[in-house]
Amino acid sequence: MQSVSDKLTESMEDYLEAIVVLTNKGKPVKVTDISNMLDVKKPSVTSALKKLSEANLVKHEKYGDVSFTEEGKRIGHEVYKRHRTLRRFLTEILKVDQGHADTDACRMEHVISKTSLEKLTKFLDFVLNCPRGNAEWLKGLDYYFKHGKRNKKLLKKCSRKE
Amino acid sequence: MQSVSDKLTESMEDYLEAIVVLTNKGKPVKVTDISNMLDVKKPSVTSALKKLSEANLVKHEKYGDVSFTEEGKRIGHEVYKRHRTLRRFLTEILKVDQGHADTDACRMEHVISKTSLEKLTKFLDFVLNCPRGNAEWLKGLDYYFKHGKRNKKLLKKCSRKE
DNA sequence: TATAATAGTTAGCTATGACTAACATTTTAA
DNA sequence: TTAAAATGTTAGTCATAGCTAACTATTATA
Repeated sequence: MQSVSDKLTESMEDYLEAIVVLTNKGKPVKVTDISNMLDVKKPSVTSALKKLSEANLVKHEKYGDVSFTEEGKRIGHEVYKRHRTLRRFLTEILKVDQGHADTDACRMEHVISKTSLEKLTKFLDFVLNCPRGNAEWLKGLDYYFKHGKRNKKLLKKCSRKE
Repeated sequence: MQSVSDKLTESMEDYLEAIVVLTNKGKPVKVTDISNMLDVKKPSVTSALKKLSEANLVKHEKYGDVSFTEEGKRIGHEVYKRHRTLRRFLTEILKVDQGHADTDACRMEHVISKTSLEKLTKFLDFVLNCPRGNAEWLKGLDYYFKHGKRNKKLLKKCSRKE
């Protein structure tokens, strides 16, 4: 099944994602808001909105507020979901700072395959929602990040099991 | 410290990386080889090589073979290293198939920050080179990937420890 | 309510990086 | 050794997506 979303450029995905985030704030979404969020000039926004309107992903009339069509909302949320998954991996597993995590997620969200993203999601489920066991393992990982070597105490515990 | 590499586009990085891989095969690198590897037409290669020559990253005379300058070699290997690290994470941790892993690594290698890549490298060190302990954890992860639920036997082992 | 400030648009420019068509060179083989 | 095949280049086109400058519309306020 082929949909509009398959043809979207990274740039267009960025615009949709920005509109999701701005919409979530509850106020009408303006060209200026998007311009600020994406750090591009206003004419770039106008031009992007024109394309997205033509693709039936957003509604935008001259000098008016910006809103989604159903399809646009769906795609926007999809992109944002990818962003959050990647950011979660970067911050909660790799302990990357918020700044880098957001920047990187923002760029990787456009290029990671569905396949890899599904695996990553499962990975996070496994590691972060584990009833028990993974907590211990995560501690070991954190120690390794902090000190550059393994925590011998944790290791002994592991080895005794075998 | 600012170097040429900081200004390279994704496209130029791709060309350098391709030249690394082709050079590793031991035969002279031709425009056609690069064209095939990157799946672009030959005029695109010629034009890219012109830019890379001007930036002093490759040596290429009309109708001649392609080779690196020292700087070009350094950057090319750096990009390729990023690729391998990402691919390793995708295949060995997430169990993504080779095809998707390579495609994704190829695209993510240009956008991941130094910071995140360093963390990812450490993460792989921790998980894959662990003298003991992580092997058990990886088994649990694999089980979860395969069956969509946790292996109770492994869980019990973990919980006993606490 | 007139006017200044803010917001948004249009037109036109730039760079990147692909492409095709046509041409030039090099290599292979008859 | 010369003609065909393979390889490589040049010139020119296209799409994306940013930008500035100049203009128009909206809004806020004096």
